[in-house]
Amino acid sequence: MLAAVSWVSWRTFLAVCRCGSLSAAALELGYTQSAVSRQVAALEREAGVALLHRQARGVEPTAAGIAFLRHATVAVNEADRALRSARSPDPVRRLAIGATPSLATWVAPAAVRRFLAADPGWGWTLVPGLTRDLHARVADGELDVALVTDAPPGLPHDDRVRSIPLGADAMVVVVAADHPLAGRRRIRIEELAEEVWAEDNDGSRALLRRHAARAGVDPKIDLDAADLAGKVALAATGHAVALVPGITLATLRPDVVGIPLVDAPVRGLHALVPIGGDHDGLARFVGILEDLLGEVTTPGDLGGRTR
Amino acid sequence: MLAAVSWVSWRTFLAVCRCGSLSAAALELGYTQSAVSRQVAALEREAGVALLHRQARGVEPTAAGIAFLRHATVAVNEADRALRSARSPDPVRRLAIGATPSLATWVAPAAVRRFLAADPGWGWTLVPGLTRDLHARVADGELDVALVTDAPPGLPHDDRVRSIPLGADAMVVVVAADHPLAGRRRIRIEELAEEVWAEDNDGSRALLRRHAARAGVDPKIDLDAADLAGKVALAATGHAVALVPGITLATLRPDVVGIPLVDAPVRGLHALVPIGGDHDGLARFVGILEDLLGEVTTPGDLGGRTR
DNA sequence: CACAGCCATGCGTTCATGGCATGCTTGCGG
DNA sequence: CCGCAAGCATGCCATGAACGCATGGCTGTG
Repeated sequence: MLAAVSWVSWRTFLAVCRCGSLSAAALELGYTQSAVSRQVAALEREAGVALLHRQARGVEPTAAGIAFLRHATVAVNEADRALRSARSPDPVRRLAIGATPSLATWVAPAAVRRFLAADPGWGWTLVPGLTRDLHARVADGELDVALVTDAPPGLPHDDRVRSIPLGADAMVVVVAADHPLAGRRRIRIEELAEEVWAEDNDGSRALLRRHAARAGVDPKIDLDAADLAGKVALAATGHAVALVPGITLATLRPDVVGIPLVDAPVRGLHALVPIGGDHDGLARFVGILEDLLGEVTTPGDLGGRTR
Repeated sequence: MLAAVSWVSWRTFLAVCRCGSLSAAALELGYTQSAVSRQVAALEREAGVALLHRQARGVEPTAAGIAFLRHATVAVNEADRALRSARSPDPVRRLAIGATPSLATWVAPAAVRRFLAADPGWGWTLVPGLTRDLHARVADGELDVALVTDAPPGLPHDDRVRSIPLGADAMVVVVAADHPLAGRRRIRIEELAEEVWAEDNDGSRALLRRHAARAGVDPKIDLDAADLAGKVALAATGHAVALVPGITLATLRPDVVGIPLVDAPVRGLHALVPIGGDHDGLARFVGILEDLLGEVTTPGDLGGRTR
C-alpha cells in the first residue's frame, strides 16, 4: 500500500493516544482496526514495553507510553519539518545551543543577543542539560555548540567533539545585602570561618571544602538547598552564605551581594563543538562567547552587584 | 528483513551524509550499496527533491539535503530518546517553553528560574519563534506553553489551544545614557517630536506612528535597524531614540536609559497552553508568569535602569 | 585510452504489512 | 445469571516493499 510516509506506526500511535481507542484511530486513519492493533504491537515489541493499557472501553497510555508519547510527538513533528524544509529550503539559519543550568540563564542568552545584534535572521534554540548529555548531543550533530563547565572534571572523550576553552569562572561568595560583610570588595575564606554555609550538591560542597581546607578552615555546611537558586535564597534571608559561580552574578536577586573571594576556586568553561560541523555562524558565535567571557572573567563585572 | 528499528532510511541518510558516499555508508550499516541507493531514492521521492548531489567521488548533500539533514538529525535522535524513555520511563519531568524573541531573552529564563527555585528536578527547553509558529507547536502538543504578544493582532484560532492573558507590556522610550532627557522619570511623546527615531520593522513602526499621531506628532523615523538590539545600539550611540517593549528593560545595555512614556502604547502578553494538556507543573509555571509579569507591568520596574 | 571508483537499475526472493474473518475479554442490562 | 455489545488480538492469505546479486553507465585519473 502506501509507501508515502515512513514511521507510519509512530503516527498511528499518536492518533491512538489522541482518540483513546484503536478502532477510533483506525477510522480516522482509514485503516482497519486490526492494522492499528498490529502497528501498536510492533511498536511495543520494538520498545520492549507495553505502551498501552487495554481496557474494555478503549485504551490508555501506560507510564512508558506517556514517556514515549512525549518524545514521539516531537520526533514526528520534526520529521514533518524535515520534509517541508527539504521541499522549500528554510532560509532561516538555525543555531542549536546547549548549556548547563548555570550558563543557560545568563551567558547563553546574552551571547545570543550579541550574535543576533550583529546578524539577525538566525533562529536559535536553547537546550539546558548536564555536561554528559550535552556532550552526546553535540557528538550526534544535534547541537551546534554546548556551553559546559569542567567541574566535575573528566569530560568524556569523543573524536567527533572539540572542546574550546573559554576561560575560567571564579566562584564568588554571596551574602545578604544587609549582612555586615556586604560592603566588602574582596574577602578571604578565613573571614567566613564562623559563617554557616548553604550548599546544594556534592560537587559544589567538595569544591568549598577543598578551597577552605587550603586556608586551614573547616566550613560549617549546615544548610541544604535544592539548587543554586535555593542556596541564594538562604543567603538572601540571612540564614547562610553561599559559594556560587561568578558567572551567575548578573542574575542574582537584588537582596543579595556577591563578594569576590581572594584566591577563589575557579572552574573552566568550555564550548563543545562538533568537529567538521563548522560553519561561519558557529565560528562567530564562539568568538562572541570568547569575548563575552573574557570581559566577564576579567576583573570587571557584568552588571552584577559586587559593590 | 526485520524492520527492527523504524526510521531506517532516515538513519541511512544520516550515515550517508556522515560518510560522504553511499558505498561507505552501506559498509558501515551492513547493507549493500544498492539498498542504500534505493533508500535514499525513496526518501527523495517522498521529499520530492534531490537531497544528494551525485559526484564521481561520492555524494554531497544539496541545499535541500542540508535543510533536511538538520531536522532529520533531531527527529531520529528524538525517536531514539522516545524508545529509551519508554524502556526506562524518564523520571525527569520536562517543560517545553516557546517564546517570542523579546520574551525569550529575559521573561522566559526569569520565570524558569523561579519555577526551578520552588521545585527543581524539572528539565526545560526554550524554543524562540514567531507567534504563528509557536501557536502551531502548542496545538501539536510539542510545547507545553508559549509566551507571545498579541501585536500584530489576530492570533490564529485553534480549539486545541487556550490563551491566557498575562497582562500588558507598555512600550518604553530608550535614549543614550548621556542624552539631555536621560534623567527624566516620565516623558510625553510630544517632547520627542524633534528627535530622530530608529525602527526595525513595520509592526513596530506602525505602533510608533499611531501613538505619535494621537498626540498630533509625526515622528521622524530616519534610521533603520535590523532588529531590537540594533535599534538600541543606535540609541546608545546617540544617533536616535527608540521605542522598545518595557519587558526588555532588564536586558538593556548600560549605556542607555529607558524612560516610561506617558499614556504609552501597550501590547498584550499571552501564554498559549494546550487544552487538556494541563499538568501541575504547567499550572504552576503559568502562575509564576502571572506573578512575574504582574510585578513587571505594574509601576515598579524589574531591575532595569529607568532612573 | 583503459581502469578504478561510485552510483543506478532489472530481476528474483523474502518477508513485512494490511484486510478479512474469527475468537477472546470486559462491562452492562434484562 | 446470561446474552449482548464494544473493543482488542490473531490466524490466514494476498500484495508489494525492500534486499542482495549482477550489470550497466558515468566520471576523473594514470
